[in-house]
Parts: sequence; structure tokens; C-alpha cells
Amino acid sequence: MRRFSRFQAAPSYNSCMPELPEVETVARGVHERVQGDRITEVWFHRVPQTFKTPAAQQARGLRGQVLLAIHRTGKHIVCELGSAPAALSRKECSALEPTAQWIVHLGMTGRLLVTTVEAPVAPHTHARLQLASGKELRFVDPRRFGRLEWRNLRTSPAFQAAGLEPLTIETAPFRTLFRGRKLAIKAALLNQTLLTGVGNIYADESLFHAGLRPGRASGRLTGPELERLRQALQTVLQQAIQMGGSSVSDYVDAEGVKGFFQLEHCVYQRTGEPCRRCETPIARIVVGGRSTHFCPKCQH
DNA sequence: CATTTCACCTGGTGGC
DNA sequence: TGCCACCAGGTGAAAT
Repeated sequence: MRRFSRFQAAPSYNSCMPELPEVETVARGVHERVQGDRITEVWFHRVPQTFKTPAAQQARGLRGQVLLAIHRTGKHIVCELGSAPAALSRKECSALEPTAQWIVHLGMTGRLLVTTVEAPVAPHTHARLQLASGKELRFVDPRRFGRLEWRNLRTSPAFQAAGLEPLTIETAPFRTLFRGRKLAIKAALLNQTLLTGVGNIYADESLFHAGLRPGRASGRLTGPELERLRQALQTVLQQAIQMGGSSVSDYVDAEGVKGFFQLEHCVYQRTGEPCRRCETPIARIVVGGRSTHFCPKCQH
């Protein structure tokens, strides 16, 4: 069995894994750049599994619509669409009721970019939304784990992530989530029907900051332990969002995508390296089918 | 129902 | 230099 060690560089695309903070950053950046713009033309590359709604139906639903707002729910980016004959001011956007939504999930390697129409089209570009301003909204996803969905709000409910928002969840509902459950706390954090938006990086990091072993049965954690975890999770996510703010233009704008500025991880992908708190080598195990990193001395 | 496992994808990486 | 197996992980379906 081969293991990543300190001598092996992690694959570079790991530096921009889209979890909640990254998705939040992208949504904010795209919102700033295209709110009020009108979609004049739509082009899709044929990649069937990327489309939760058939491409032709999405194209029909998007063409001619105005982008009223772009925001995040869980790991999903939701573009609110409204009918208008021309581009709108920001003020007009907030006054208009959305009639449809375009929902973008970045998967593992997805990017939502704002470019110009003329900009060279990157490999693995699956969607291009040409805008009245001369900009273009592009969805690029080499690995094709991302998903695109369109829904008509006249006939369907607004998109709602299954799980609760980790950033705002309070003590009591957080405790209730895990009550009576036997699955490992790490697996529970990754389960999007419980909490929405937590991925492998922030699961490992928040468990480290809470001092909890990833393999602990989630239903057996005490009240104080769960409260430590809730606060660690929120701190880690908030910090990442703050850091993301400074790198958003690198990410959302055109070609020279550098990915996200990385918080200095404490455990994630630091197998064998010394713990930043006690210098014990960081251990790696597999929980819920995912590589999991923790400090054997600091986490109990 | 709760939980676990696996397939889907591509590109970076190291071994030979 | 080039070929190739391995591995990363979000999600949903299938298996347990």
C-alpha cells in the first residue's frame, strides 16, 4: 500500500477543493461581477452526467434571463433568474421576484469563471453563458463530478439543501443531529443530509481543533464535546471564508486561476509530519471511505 | 431505516 | 523518455 508521505507532493488540484468556504467565496465573487447582467446566448458541451436537467431544457430556461443574485446553499451555488427585457441595476434586481434558478455544484474540480467573450476557452469547459455586458460565465470541470440544474420556480419549489447550515447552527440542534447515531463523527460530518457544506478538509481540521478522534461514535460524544466541535467547525469555516476573500479574483476571473489561498492546515494531508501543538507525527486512517488525518496525542 | 461500500471521472505522481 | 497503476474525493445508488 502506497501512502502519501512528506516526500510526496499532494496533487495540485487538492489546493482548490470546493467545500463551503470556497463555494461561498466563488458565489460572492460571481455575484459582484454579474448581478443584473442578462444572458444573451448559452452554449453547452455534451456531457450528459453533468446535467441534472437536460442541456436543451437548461439552455431554453437560461436564455434571455437576468441574473438577479448569486448565493451559496451548502456546497451549491444558486443563481436566481428573472425575466426582463434588458440588464438591470442592482436595485432593480432586489425588487424583482425570481422565476427560475440555475444551480451549480462544483464537485471536486469544478470552477465557475467570469471571463470575456473573447477569452480562450479552457479545456473541459462544459457551459458558457454569454452576457449582455460582453462578459461570459463559464463552468469548467475536468473531473466532471460537478452538476448543473435548472428549475422553474413556477412549477417547482426553490432549491433547498438537505442538511443544516454548519455556520449558523446552534447548540441544541447540533446535538440533536448526532443523538443515537453509531456512525463515526468524521462520517457524520461528511454526511450532507445532516450538515451541508463540510468536506474532507474541514472535517479533519475541525476535529483536530475540538480535540476529538475522527473514529468516535457520534452518538457517544458528550454535550461539551459536541459544543467544542460546533465552535471549532464554525471558527475554521469563518477563517477560511475570510482568507478566501483576498483570493477571489484569482479564482473567479479568467485564465490565471491560482486556486485558493490555503489556510495552514493542522492535520489535513500532513501524514507523518509533526503536530503543530505537540510534535507527535500526524496519523492517517480511512473513515467512511475517506482518508482521515489526526494527532494521536491531541485528539481523544 | 441506518450505515457502508462502490462507481463515477481525470490528471498528477512515482516506479520501472 | 514513456508507459502505467495508483490515488485524490463529493455524491448518489446499491448493498448490507
